[in-house]
Amino acid sequence: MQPLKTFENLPKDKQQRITAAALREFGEKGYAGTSINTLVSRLGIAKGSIFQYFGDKQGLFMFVFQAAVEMAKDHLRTVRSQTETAHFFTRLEATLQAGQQFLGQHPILYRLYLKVMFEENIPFRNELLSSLRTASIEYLRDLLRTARRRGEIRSDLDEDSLCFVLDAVMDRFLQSQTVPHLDGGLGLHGCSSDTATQWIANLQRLLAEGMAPR
Amino acid sequence: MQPLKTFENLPKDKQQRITAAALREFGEKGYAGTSINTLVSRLGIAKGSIFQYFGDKQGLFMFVFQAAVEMAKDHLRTVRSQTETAHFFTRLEATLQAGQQFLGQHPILYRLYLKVMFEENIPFRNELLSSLRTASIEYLRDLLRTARRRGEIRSDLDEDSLCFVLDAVMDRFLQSQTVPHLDGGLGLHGCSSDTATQWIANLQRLLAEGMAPR
Amino acid sequence: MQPLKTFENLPKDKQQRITAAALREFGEKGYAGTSINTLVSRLGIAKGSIFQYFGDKQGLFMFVFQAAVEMAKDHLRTVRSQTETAHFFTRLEATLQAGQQFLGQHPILYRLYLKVMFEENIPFRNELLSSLRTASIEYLRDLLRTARRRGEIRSDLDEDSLCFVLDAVMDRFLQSQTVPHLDGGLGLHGCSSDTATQWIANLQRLLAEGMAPR
Amino acid sequence: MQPLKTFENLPKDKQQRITAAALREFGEKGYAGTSINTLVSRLGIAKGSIFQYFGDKQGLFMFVFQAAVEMAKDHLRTVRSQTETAHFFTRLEATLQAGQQFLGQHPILYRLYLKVMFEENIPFRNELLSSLRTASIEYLRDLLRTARRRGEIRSDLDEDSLCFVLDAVMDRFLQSQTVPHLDGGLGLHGCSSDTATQWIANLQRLLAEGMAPR
DNA sequence: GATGAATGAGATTTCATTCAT
DNA sequence: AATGAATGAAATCTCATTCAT
Repeated sequence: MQPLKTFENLPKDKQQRITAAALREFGEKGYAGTSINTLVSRLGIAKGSIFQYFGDKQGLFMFVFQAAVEMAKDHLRTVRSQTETAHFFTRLEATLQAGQQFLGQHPILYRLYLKVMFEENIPFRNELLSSLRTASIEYLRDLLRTARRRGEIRSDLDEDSLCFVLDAVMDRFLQSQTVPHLDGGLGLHGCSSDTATQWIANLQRLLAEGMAPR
Repeated sequence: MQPLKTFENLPKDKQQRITAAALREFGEKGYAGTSINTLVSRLGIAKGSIFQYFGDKQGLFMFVFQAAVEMAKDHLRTVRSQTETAHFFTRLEATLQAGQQFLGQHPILYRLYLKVMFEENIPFRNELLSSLRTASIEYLRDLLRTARRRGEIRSDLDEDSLCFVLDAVMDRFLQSQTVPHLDGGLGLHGCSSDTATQWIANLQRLLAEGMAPR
Repeated sequence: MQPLKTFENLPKDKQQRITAAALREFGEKGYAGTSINTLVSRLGIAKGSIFQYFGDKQGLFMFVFQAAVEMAKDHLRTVRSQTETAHFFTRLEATLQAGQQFLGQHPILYRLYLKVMFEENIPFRNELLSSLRTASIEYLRDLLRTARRRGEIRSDLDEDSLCFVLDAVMDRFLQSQTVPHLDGGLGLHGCSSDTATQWIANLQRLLAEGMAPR
Repeated sequence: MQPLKTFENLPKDKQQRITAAALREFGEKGYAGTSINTLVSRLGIAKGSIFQYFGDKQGLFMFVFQAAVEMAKDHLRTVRSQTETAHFFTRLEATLQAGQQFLGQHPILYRLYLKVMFEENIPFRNELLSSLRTASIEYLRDLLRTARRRGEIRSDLDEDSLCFVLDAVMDRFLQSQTVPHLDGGLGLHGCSSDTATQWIANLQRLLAEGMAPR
């Protein structure tokens, strides 16, 4: 997971060029589909250098994934602290908005996450996923507990179930931005910011009020 | 999408051995990760035979995927007709129960579906996914419309949004059975039938009544 | 070189369909490039049958080539006997005309000959070529001797050289009909009958009178 | 048509070993008949290296052929400039002599040319042939025009026909050195330098004076 | 006699990794 | 530290040939 010292001694901009290019390759092609040959020829650096920096393909991947996870965690931390005093449903909305904006800026990150999620034979796959999903679930659980404490949501529903449904809907909404076919043909894939805002409002109301007639 | 006549002329049990083995390989390793070499040596047949049956790797994959889709469609058809007169929330419950049971019997099918969903460079990927997701969405939409007509659910909520949330929650529930880490650490991955039933009831109540205090 | 009895027992039209298809394949793709798989699927007969008829690929090829040689020899015999009393240069002209017409009717035959000529690793290649080229050279040599006896051509030129030049020019003229790039960009490849006739007259005059000023 | 930089960076003698071996293989076996497996095991280098040098089989072939064409063009250029002031028939003679000598030194080159000429499915075949045959025809046409201007040959014969006959006879003479059976059984295949000189004189006299009695 | 499924050697090509310079 | 040529295992695919039915 740690690059060798040789990588850290590189000038910062070269480090970033390499990280960014590797992130793009892994995010687009997956772990097995990524070719070090292609990567280095795009970067215009020597093949041997990659191995000097990261030991092997696996080392490169772990470094890149960890870097991506850190970016996502930073993002969540920011959202949480910025909405700390708001009402639960407002926070949900803000979270989705921020997620959508984040993916717009770093579309590759979510693809990389999906690749890891659904590709076996990735070294330390379970460990990598745990480190990311734990952060996501803990974020939601914190939101829910706070909301319960404040009486913003019902207290007679199982917390685990609430967490599960929230995670499912939010994750799927974000997937819809990134993966075709997952929006159920509703035009969410790559949709405009306005359309997304409209949908977020719909989802929030539905989660709040339920489907049964009152 | 059609196997060559060669394959259809084989004895039925040999056809099934081959289909099952290929399904397992593709489901576990994905399209790119599956090696025909490995497959044939597991099957104990000659390398050339697979190519005589299906033309190329892509032909084999298409055949296997289409076969899987047909099984899933059959499953949905059965559930729909068996629950036609029941109340909407009962039908939802039955659908999830049946889905969970189906995946228990064919654990590889869902993995294959997820592989196709999140792997690029699969031949005719979009066509394959469309044919499956269309069936799934149409099933849900039919359930929703019938329920609305019968007054079993609110009519003041956007139908598209309802459909989206249902699809997200149900799909994620099924993914939890198959993919580790997607259950939010709740123990849904490979859980017992009883646990699943309990969870289905939780989800249903949450969808029906919403999260806000009444 | 002989097909097995099983082939000879076939109905004549089936024999001809097979011979014609094999001739086309070998003529277009050469020996190595011809695939028995492709051949039988075009013919719509069982793969095993070819091997029952001819033993192996080599046997099929030998049979097809010999059949082609016989057609060419028949052709030459006819031309010779039909022009027996004519003047040498008239016979030359008639030979070229007849050759051009023959290739127009059986364009594959010449391609097959060229394939054999320039492809190594053809079984019994030398023997096959000898049997054909001997016929061609003997035909020309007979024409030359007769012409000399009748005083129609100079007797102070080496007969071998005459034969060589005649063979070269006539063969190249026929090649020009069949192979692009060999007409020196003069438009002889697949040219009309009239154009060919005009060229034949030019060639004959040049061969008769030479290039030096008189 | 260009080898990758990888190849150009090799030591010159290694480059030449590879080029020579590939030239021999393609010249003997043709494009389809040449196996990279065989080639590399003869060269004693790794299979992957060839693909690192030339990208694919086609790239290797194009490089080898272009190299051969350049050698032939150099040869023609030299002959033309060395005989510029000589009489037409002397130049013809010199051309044939030089051609025969050139083939003696590089017997594979002509085989490669014939392979390309008579084998379909060679990548960029037409382009390769054009580049070579254009050079050859233009050389002859230049000889003819110069000779006409100087009054060394008749001016009442069609220039195209002259060119065609010259090309045919010269090409066939060179083929005779290389391909058995094309010398009409006259012993030109691999003949001694003296025999060739004798034949060249015969051909020249025949072309000059024609076959008809004077 | 006809059929066509089975076979496996061998073809081209890719790619992570090593190592001498 | 950087380079990039060398490597060879493994991938997909083709095809002549055999043989049980």
